[in-house]
Amino acid sequence: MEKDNTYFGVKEIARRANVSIATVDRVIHNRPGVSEKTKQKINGIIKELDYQPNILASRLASRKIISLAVLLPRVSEETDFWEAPLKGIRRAEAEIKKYGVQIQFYLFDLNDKNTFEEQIKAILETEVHGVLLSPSFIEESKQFVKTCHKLKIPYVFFDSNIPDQDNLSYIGPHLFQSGYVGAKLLTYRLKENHKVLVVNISKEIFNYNNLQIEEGFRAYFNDHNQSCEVIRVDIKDTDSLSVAKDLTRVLYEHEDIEAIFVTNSRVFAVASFLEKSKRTDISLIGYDFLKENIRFLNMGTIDFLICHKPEEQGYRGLMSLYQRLVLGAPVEKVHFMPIDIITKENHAFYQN
Amino acid sequence: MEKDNTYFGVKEIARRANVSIATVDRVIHNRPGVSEKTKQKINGIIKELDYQPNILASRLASRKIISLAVLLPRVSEETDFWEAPLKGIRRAEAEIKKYGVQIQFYLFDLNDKNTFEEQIKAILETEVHGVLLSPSFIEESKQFVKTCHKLKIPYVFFDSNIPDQDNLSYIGPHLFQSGYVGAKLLTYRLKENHKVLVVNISKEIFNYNNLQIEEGFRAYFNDHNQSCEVIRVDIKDTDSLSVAKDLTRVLYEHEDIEAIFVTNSRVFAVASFLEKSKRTDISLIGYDFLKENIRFLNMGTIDFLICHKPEEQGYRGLMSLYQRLVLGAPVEKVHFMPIDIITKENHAFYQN
DNA sequence: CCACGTTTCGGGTACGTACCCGTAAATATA
DNA sequence: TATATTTACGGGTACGTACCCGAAACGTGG
Repeated sequence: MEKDNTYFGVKEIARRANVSIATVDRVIHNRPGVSEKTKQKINGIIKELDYQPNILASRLASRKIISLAVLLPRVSEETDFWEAPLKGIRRAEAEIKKYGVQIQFYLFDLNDKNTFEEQIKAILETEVHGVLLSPSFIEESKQFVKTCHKLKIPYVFFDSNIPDQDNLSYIGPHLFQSGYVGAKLLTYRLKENHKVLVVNISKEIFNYNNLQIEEGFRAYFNDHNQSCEVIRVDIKDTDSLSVAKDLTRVLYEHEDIEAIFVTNSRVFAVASFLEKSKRTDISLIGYDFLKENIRFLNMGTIDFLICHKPEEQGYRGLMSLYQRLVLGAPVEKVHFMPIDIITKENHAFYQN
Repeated sequence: MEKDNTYFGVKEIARRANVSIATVDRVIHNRPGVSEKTKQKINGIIKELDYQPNILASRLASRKIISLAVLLPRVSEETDFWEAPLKGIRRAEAEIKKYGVQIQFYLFDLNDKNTFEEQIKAILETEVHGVLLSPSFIEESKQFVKTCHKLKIPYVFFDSNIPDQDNLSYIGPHLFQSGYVGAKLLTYRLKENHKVLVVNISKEIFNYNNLQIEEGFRAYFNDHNQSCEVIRVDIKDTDSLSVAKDLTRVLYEHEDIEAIFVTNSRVFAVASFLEKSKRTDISLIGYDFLKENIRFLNMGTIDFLICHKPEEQGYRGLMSLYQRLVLGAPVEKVHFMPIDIITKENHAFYQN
């Protein structure tokens, strides 16, 4: 069976315009050296034929490589969360490498703002065509993307967002709604009057992610005017000892707490505490598909995990740059990830 | 920036083997006309260099088109479930069309076995290189794939499986586990002693899917030795009147039923009944992201929907044939879909 | 009108692979 | 031994696009 030859390429365009292929090529790529008249003519024919370039041939013939920078937190001992986006990015890399795309990784330490700035400097010293970044440090990120914008380098945010930064796209969760889902799950089996605890474990005092989530969480109670009390506690030191200490105090002050909602992936620390202090009567919900979290999910200490497909975030983030830079295709400005609910029973089939 | 030329192609292989490109090509494609000795030599070099063919160039140069058949139920008035796989398949089609792949659709009526057999005959009359099918009618499907196997045409099952049929792959849910998850959700907020109802709405009396799901559902109660009673009812007529009639009877006989589990996407029929008869105290769980189901989810009549990414099933199903036939890459024998939990709060972000 | 620069364009080769066609050598047949 | 047939291989062109290089056409100032 033969390919259908209903396909019109540059050759056909050239024939119809009475010019050479080279001239058509110049028009397509907006290169100089074509009179206004013939340019008009050729563009007309292109539109008429709805010409779609053959990416295969295009990438094959092109000698250029496209160089992308990826800026994300290093996988730390504390949490293996960032393995997932990395994996997704590597998957995308493998897929598009043969199209002449090259990835450079720039890893920083979430506990050290300086490393973030260093990596930014390193990126700007090289010749990049696009950047994928997790804007963990807000002010520094803003500065950085402003520079990129001036240099006309497209950049994509993922995992968390900063609004109104002229980014090509944001790939990540709708944080508010995610907190909302958390509240629904938490209250699903509670009695009418209940007391719940929101735990925020994070070095950064002001954290856009956590705040957004908590807002959604509280909104649920408002919308369903449940007569309940939402306590909250900030734990700034992420080690398990500090967590245990702070929780002990809170649970002493409020002995009738029935459920705990942790606004990020550090729910395992809370689970560990509940386990040790034999408080398995308390419902527990938190975030992310970490090995430790799954362990406590299996044990029943954690009831639900919410997850936003971190691997796919990485994959899609890179792919959107590829789409823009290689295929020249338009890219969605915002791509919200699903708000996945993980239980003991379905985690085995979860696609992170 | 230039492409790195660390890439070894047929040219390099030919040079090292002291043969022409044509001969290397013959070896790669297992075409005759090469002595055993040179074949060995060339294969050695290929392995040594870990040669990866350039798909771009390969597809560009190839004149052949690859023709795939897709056999699935027609989208009916009763349920729009099959829109999703179709959409996924179309997405895959758009993606791989430019590589010279062509799709032919063969639609049958789920209520009419004859249409299934007709479509099978139609497929076998054409020249196909691969088949993607939902094996809704088990015996007929078995016959069909036996023929395909003889003709060395690879075939992929999706949505539901038939074990041990030499299929290239199965893409779909782990049904047992899916029922297990359903049970967990259903009992999550129930008291200790409870009575639940399993509803099986289906024209086919023997239905592999539903049975597998119910098995998983019951297994959960066994594993957690909950003191509960599981009633079950088969409803063979799928129209809403029959459903209402049968349910009325069952709920009259067992007036203390607290929760209902529907083993397929027809949960909206049950929801509609509960709504009309003002029995919104009963928890309800069912399957699939249908418009009707989402409506009742929003109203609160349905508590949870379980879903197995039908669109992605279609997409992946087609892509696995593409992987095998065009890229010559190995394909996973079984690819279980995630068991997604959908609520009123997260459905807006669900990716079907 | 000529010399020279600029604008505008076409020829042609390359990318890596597929595959047609032709041919020399090896083998079989008479 | 002469001829037919098969086997084993190489040359070369095509796929659709990118881009180098050179050349014709045009314009400008002297």
